Amino acid sequence: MSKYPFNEIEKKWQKHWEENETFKVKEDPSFPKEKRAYILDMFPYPSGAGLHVGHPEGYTATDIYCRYLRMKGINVLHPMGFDSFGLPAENYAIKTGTHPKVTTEKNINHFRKQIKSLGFSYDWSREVSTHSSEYYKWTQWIFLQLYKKGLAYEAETPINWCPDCLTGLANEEVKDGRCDRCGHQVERRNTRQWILKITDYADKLLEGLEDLDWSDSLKAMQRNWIGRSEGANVEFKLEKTDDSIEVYTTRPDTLFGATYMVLAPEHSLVEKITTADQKDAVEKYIRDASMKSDMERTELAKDKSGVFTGSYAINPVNGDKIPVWISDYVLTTYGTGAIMAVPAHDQRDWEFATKFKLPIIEVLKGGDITAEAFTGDGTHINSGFLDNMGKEEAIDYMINWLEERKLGTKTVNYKLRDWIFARQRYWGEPIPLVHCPSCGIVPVPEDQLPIALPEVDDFKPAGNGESPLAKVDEFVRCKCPECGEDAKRETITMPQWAGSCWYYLRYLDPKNENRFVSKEAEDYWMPVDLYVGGTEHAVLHLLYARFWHKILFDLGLVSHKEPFQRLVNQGMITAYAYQRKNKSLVPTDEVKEDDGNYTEIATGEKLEQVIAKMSKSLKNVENPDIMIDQYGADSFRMYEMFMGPFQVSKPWSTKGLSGVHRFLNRVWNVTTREMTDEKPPAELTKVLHKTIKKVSHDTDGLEFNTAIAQMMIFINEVFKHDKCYRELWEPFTLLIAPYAPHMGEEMWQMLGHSEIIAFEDWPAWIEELTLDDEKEVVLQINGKVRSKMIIAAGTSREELEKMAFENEKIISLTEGKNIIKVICVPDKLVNIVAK
RNA sequence: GCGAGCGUGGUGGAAUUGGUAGACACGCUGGUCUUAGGAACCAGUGCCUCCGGUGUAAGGGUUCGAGUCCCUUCGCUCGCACCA
Repeated sequence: MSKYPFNEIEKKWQKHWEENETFKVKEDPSFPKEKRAYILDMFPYPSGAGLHVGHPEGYTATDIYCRYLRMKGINVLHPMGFDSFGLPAENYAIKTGTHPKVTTEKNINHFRKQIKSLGFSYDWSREVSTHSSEYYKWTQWIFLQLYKKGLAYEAETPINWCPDCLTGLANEEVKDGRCDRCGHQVERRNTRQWILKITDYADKLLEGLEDLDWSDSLKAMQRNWIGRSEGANVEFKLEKTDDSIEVYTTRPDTLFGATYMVLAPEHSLVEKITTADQKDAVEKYIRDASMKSDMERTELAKDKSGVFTGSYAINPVNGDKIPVWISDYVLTTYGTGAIMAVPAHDQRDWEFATKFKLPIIEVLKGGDITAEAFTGDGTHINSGFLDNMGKEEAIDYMINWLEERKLGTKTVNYKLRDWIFARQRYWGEPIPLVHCPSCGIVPVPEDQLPIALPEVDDFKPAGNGESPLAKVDEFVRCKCPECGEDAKRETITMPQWAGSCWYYLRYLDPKNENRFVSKEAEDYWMPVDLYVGGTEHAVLHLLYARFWHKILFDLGLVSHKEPFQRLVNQGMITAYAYQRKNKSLVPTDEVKEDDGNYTEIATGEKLEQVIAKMSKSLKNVENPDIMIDQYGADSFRMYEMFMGPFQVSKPWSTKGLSGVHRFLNRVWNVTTREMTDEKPPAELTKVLHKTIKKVSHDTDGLEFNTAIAQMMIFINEVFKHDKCYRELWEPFTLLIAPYAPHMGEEMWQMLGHSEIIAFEDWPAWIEELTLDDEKEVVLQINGKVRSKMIIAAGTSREELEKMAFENEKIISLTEGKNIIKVICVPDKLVNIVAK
């Protein structure tokens, strides 16, 4: 068999597409709204490591889908660009002295070349990079709009600080108390920040999710992150002073069970209310707490700690005197930083009360409060006017009661915090503001944008919480745009997420020098019809971008409330790893495989094959370049789609890749056969029409794996014949073209066409031709298959039943039995219920 | 702990509304061709004691019929995590 010359073919067509700008797209008004589609990939951060196999997975899926849509007559916008600000390039600069711009652009060129080698149909004329000043001019411009709307503020607050990246982090960037980027333990640190008021948009971000075509799990993650809860703020007067403590609770109905209060150690009233004899203990506790990292606080979660302040508060519903404690299980950042403790009905309070021997009063029946807190619904007891009410009723009643007496108010709280929008680093967009001694903070006039990053030699962060820009005198020194006096430029830069908050809008009109995007282009394409990317951005990028978009919408700058109408997460590509008995993993190159058994070379220990994330340390990272070189881009693309369902994570197997490669070789092999215009055999025509139907349906639904399986079935059938029937081969070539575009073009040309295949019409199937004339019907007795028979399709129920009882096997097995019931499903089965 | 999802051959995975479990592919076995094959082609391949039985994590339920629906349990993955 001839090996197909993928290398030659792929180069040829990539060159053709590039030279002819085949996939350049215009805002052609002759396409009505429903014949336009904006298909977007999450653009990559151009790391020095280059593309890994995960990138092409999403990109291939969208490419297939775009090519399919074009063949269906849709005007498709499919751009690509680079998220090119970020710490790795800057860290590299600190180490080597190479300017991040140099490394970044070198990496971009490498990425672009790699992406192009896969034959994707991007409109490269729209490429954007977030680090270019033409781009970040508009990032800064949008920031100014936010600032002017009062959505950005400066603050000196304790934030998550990564001691390795030497910068502050947003809450979203901290995972398990560690920096999401480098894995270092995060510290608390007071630093000057710029912060965006994302909390102002909490409700809009929540409501907006409703109508989006996103997975439930992703929506759940966002809802979870926003963390809206309804409850009440309640005021507790202190016994001895005029001060009062305000608490937030979602269970005002349990107020009669509140037996003590707890303040966060950082609460502003702590100092004031601490009595003389408790002073030493309280101060020591606060000191200890402040020295603990967030991580340590969480790790000690099970073991509650705390100190009594010496003061008492008055429970507003029954006048009881209750002690006020401090404990780090109460967070200063949530609610009011203080709680009323109801140990009978809150597990944390229960643990605390048990440890410190505080009273536990049951106010809802239904649990055993001597064993644990009862948080379910039940009937109120010991609760005065709430007695005999259920949970919901009592909550409403209590809120009314409190509001009437001005003791509390219905309140909504969010877990979502404002967005720390600041990096104390060099390689990011400078924030376009000026600090003037007399005018305060003054925005840079829009006509002075962009505020360009100055050239520097020293990229090292000051480490004192200011960015390296603070050391650049000619950058910092400026005149106040308002009064003209000496002023200082803001030196904090924007976080990496800034550029990706709006890149999908810049693609629409990337060269526009007067506006971030023209009204016409925005109106022509938005919203994004399909956005594909990894789950790792579920709350970060996707929440931030939605936030910015909603602001732009409120400013009348974009036409839709939500940017990404439909969003699909690709599954992660994992890899096999090898595990010892003690669950530790062995790098792939230290493992010997023998007939499905795996042993560790060094020790001879038997290993179990497991699935793990690809990682450098396990040496199981796959390099797409090598695969493409060896098998071709078409094989590589197709294998990534064939591995399994698009949205599900699945392990990479190079053996599987060779299977797909074998398939493409077989396809090629058919083209080398005698081409004929003869009528093909009926059974082949049938397979073709079934294939068109299945491939159309599955491509439409992003079910690429089953579409490919069907094409394999088709080829397996065709392979049994000696000839290549044009009548079959033309439609099949059209079907495979989105999947293996280079081969598709080449085969189309071989069929004698002078136009390229990319914009040909997608083939249609004839329903009648997909139907089988004969069906195999199963004969069951009591649900068990006993026999089968071939019948003409569409045979009636009566006929079917009659035929079943003529079947020898059925006759012998039903002999002497009572036939209770017969179920006939035409073209499928006959089930006889007999006793 | 809370939220979401998933458990199907040796492996990746297929299975419209509940209707023949295991499509397609890898691997394996046998064969053809070949100087050779880690190429290609053809055939076979869930398991068992192979007549027949059995089988979709385990147990139970609904149904004529359950991988699919319901309940319980176990296991795995992801996200959040003292959020009051």
